[in-house]
Amino acid sequence: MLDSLITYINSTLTTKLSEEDRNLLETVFKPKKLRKHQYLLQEGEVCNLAGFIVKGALKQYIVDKTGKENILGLYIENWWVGDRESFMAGTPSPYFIDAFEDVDILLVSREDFINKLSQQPFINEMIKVLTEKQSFNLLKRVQAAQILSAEERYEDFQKRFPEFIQRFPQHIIASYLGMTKETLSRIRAGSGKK
Amino acid sequence: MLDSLITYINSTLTTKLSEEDRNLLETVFKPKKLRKHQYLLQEGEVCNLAGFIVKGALKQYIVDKTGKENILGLYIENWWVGDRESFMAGTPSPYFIDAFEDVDILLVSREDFINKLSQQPFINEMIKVLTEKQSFNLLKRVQAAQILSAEERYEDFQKRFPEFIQRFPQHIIASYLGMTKETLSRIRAGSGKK
DNA sequence: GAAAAGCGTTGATATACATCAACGTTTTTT
DNA sequence: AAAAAACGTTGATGTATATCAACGCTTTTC
Repeated sequence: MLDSLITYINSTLTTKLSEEDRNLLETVFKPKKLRKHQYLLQEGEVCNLAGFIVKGALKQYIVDKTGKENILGLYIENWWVGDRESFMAGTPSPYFIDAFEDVDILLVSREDFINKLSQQPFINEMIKVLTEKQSFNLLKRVQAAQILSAEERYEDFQKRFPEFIQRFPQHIIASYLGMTKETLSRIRAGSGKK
Repeated sequence: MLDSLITYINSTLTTKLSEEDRNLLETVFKPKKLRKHQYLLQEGEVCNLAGFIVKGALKQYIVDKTGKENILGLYIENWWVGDRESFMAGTPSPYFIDAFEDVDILLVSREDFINKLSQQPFINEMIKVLTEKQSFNLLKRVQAAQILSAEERYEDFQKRFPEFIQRFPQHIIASYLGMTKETLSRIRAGSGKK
């Protein structure tokens, strides 16, 4: 299981991980399985774990007053998952995160992260790359929400994340894109004509 | 002028800047003045400069097919400004950035950044703090766009960035919040009643 | 293998917000 | 000091998308 994490981290680095680095990772990351529908994090909890997904898919969402799930993040193999802000600051999270399929995941606790990883240069390099990428993606989403129509947002999403289209059901993608499932259904029906 | 940058960087660090660090900053950051309406970056250009705002305000926006400006970022004293993605990757930027008021700014070129700053631990620590904060804010904006009404977005903005309300005219804030100036005007007229 | 849950579709109706247009006030430019 | 530009407001109208409801198909659950 650790292999895919090692491969991932190496892909973000200019110098490959050493033997010691890999051993450190082994002591710190605990493999876990989540069953479909199982929570990784619930609203109000502090996020004490960060996870690297080896297999499976998760969704992150917020529940509004009316009880509706609003999907804010979708995660699959080779992505990190967790509420970074809550994890870093120790504040309660407003999000739910749950397994959308059965999941194999490697988890680090906050303690281990702070005591054993946060001083490692290789981890900081990885985090830097990761956070930057995440920032760019978020800015694109803000932009998309502001200037694109529902249809354009879907087309953009299709282009940028084709594997997600097959992986997640339509109503989940619709919510992620900030529209209803009915609207997405009509968009797909209509733009099939092209 | 450099003082405010030094104060800012110190505020992000666990250890204060050394004499040498400060000297390095002095050699690398060039003070500049921008007049109101002057561009810092135009669509299609590569962003070769990153700036720390000492005084004044700038806006970042994208122009859509109809020629409308869509505000994506507002920046004032003690903020960094530039297109990070373009600056880092050397790719053309889709954004305009211009001075909204006369501006005093400290600029670093990409070359100097890479050659002289990017190896400095203090810079990387600062960038880490900065990028993280930015990520959290962007996620909140995505969230706001997805689950809040126009009125709620404005109230949230008022709470989180009160100084921006006085600083920028209403139609700019409206655009930043993803609504028209007319809608914001009506919200303000209506919710004055509370 | 029956029941239930999850998923996608389609139609009718509702609504938040955009668009268009006109006007008055204030600020900036020359 | 006059002219122009920027800004905010208000009203009338338009529209993209949400909401509500019903239905059929597939998958999961017990």
